[in-house]
Amino acid sequence: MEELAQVVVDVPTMQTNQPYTYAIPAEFRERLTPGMRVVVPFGKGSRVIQGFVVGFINQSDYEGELKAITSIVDLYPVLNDELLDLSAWLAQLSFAFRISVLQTMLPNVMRAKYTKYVRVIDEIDEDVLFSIFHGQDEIEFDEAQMEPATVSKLLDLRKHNQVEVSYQVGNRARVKTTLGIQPLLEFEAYEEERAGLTKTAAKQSTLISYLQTLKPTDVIAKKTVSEVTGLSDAIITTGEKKGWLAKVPMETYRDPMKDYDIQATTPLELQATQAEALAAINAADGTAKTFLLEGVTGSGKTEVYLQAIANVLAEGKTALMLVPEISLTPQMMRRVRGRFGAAVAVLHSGLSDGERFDEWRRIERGEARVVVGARSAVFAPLENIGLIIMDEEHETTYKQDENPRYHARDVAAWRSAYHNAPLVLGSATPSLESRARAEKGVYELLLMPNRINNHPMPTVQVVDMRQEIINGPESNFSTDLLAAIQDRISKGEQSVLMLNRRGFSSFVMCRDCGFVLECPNCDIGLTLHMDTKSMKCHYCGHEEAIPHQCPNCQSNAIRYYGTGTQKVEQELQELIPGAKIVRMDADTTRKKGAHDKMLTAFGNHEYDILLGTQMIAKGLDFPDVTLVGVLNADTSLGLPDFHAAERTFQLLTQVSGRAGRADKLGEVFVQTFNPEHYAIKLAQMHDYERFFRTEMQMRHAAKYPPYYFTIKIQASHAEEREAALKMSQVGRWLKNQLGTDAIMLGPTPRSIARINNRYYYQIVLKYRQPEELDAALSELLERAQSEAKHGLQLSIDREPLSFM
DNA sequence: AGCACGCCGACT
DNA sequence: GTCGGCGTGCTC
Repeated sequence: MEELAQVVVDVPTMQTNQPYTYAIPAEFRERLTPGMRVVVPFGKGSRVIQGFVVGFINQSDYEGELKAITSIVDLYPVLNDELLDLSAWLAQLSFAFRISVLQTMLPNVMRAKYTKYVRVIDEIDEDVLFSIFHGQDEIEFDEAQMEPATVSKLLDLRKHNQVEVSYQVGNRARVKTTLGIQPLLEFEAYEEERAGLTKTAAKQSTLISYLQTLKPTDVIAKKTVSEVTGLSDAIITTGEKKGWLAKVPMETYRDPMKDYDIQATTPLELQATQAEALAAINAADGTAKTFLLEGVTGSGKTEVYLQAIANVLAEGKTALMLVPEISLTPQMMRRVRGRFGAAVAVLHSGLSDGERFDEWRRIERGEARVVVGARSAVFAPLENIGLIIMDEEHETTYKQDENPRYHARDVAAWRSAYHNAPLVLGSATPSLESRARAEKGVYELLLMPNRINNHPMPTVQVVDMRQEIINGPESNFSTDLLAAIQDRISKGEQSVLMLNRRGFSSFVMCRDCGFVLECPNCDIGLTLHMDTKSMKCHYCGHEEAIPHQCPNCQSNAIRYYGTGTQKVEQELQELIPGAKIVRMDADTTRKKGAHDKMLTAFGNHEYDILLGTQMIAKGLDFPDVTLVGVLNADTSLGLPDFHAAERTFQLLTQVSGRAGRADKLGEVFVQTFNPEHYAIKLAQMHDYERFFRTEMQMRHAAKYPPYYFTIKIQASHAEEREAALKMSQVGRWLKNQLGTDAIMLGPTPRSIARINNRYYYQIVLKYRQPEELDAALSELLERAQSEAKHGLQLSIDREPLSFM
């Protein structure tokens, strides 16, 4: 009886979304284990592709002849049993292909790169040999790069068996090496060498002494040797020539924090509520219990996390700490690194592919035992996890909005159950789902209602912008806010101003005829970008010149409308001429490190005012900021989405937390056209509990989560008719599958119906029995497969965060 | 995804 | 008659 490998192949389609059985050549049998990547022949031409071994079986019921694995890519499995199991579960949960999930779990560089080659195997025309092959017998076959005529000539040659096409699976993962040196002689042998030196050869003697301190197996980086001994490269090279040492390549890690100045930190003393929370978490050690740590901004959640991590590390376990991308600031990383040193690995989007790969390897080898990272870090290959923390658990960035559409919270819960490790969800403004679960006793609620040292919460003023408009000229700044900013400048204190830009942008509109400049591909207004002096589409990247004349009525009264950070900065500069303003938005922070630089400069009082978008709302901590202004609280309130109130409340609460964290009292101004809205009023009163109850009633009445599950089904096609037609078919079919308590909304065209010349239609389902629906939805995806050939794309999004 | 098989229109 | 269009189905 022969063992066979089950391989998930790198072909992301519905029909290939299953393991294929391959024979294992005898020479691989000892080495191959599940979780390794392999190269296998697949399909008619037996082109080679990458696959993941997910298991072994003894017998296959496949009728045809089994092919054999071509080669093994990895020396050690890149995915352990846990992650393999997780991938199967997650693929099903998120309606994604298993291969997509497996790829998502690994650093980018481990994704296979395929190259196609054509090789001459018969006599061919000399002209062709020169013009296409440049005299070589094999060239890369890149159809996208080649002339169409060349491609068809090559296909023709292949048909006549004059050339053959082959495929190669490339591995982009590169291990970085530096030069190291290794001693080659024994202590006595070195003494003899020393005796043979002339009296003037002091440096060589130093080198010998150094080499004598090493063990024969030691490999020391050449750089280190130079630093320790003060010897130059020339001497080391002499040592090599004389046979004292060997230069060997040493594997090194690209350290994303190498430029950081890390100061060791020690545990801080805890307040009573912090100590209670920590005790509860520590007591849950070894059980898959979920906590909701609801602590106001400034209550010291991070310190609780760090001490809880220290506790599991002391038991020889590992810890995973998830934070939103935006909180992965250098300050935060310094704090964690300062506490746990080299045991910490960080994973975030700012890393280069190489750095990410190296951090991943440090985790995989067990060298890093604490992982801090954004969403995808939830797949970190840690063994023996003792604790999982998810900070700011309500953050929307934990949900991936492309395939596989998973929520990191679900993955964290799965891993918590697998490892019998507690999961701590932390937030000042928990998501309704989580808070509701705590209410039902599914999660244990830990409350930290007080700020450290009982700093009072800042006072929040709600400014009614409707009155402002009546009383004066249109402006982004109310009289009160402006006065407050000026007051701070005169006192040498700092202000943070936030422009809420969710679903909002500045666009060009004709004052005479109302014409709005739109993207030719996407049906949405183009956004004005002053830095490039152009109009850009936020969806497809289309760019064109700023119009000076209305294309519709030729009027010159075409100008921009709405508010961008640049425009606000300009206005503020005019209103307060001497103010030093630093603007932080997606444009100014695009460059690597720009973010950190600006914040550091602001922290050093180089500026009076920090003006920015949502990104400034999270986790920044400046002691001299005593004023926070939210310029337009409404833009997130007006979204056509049931999350609107929740998002607004979260944002206002979070940004309020930026004011007055030290001994100085903070003040917050919220400008709004909806001063009576409960999300704004309750944020003003720092009353999460009442917001939770109010919002729960709204959700209950409207049959939305957490009372109902939601699913968004989206279809897109280049032809609007096709997309609409298909979706109504889907709608009719689904109706028959749904139980009586399920509600179907749509199909409707998406609010931005056309993106990149594709038309989008969607159906939203609200339902209570997930089991029944899941089967129907899986079937739907399978049925949609045949339509995919006709240009129809269908996607299913469980618990979508946007319904737009 | 990529390849082969297969069944209908315009040509060496 | 056949060469080749791309619609359909399969890949261990």
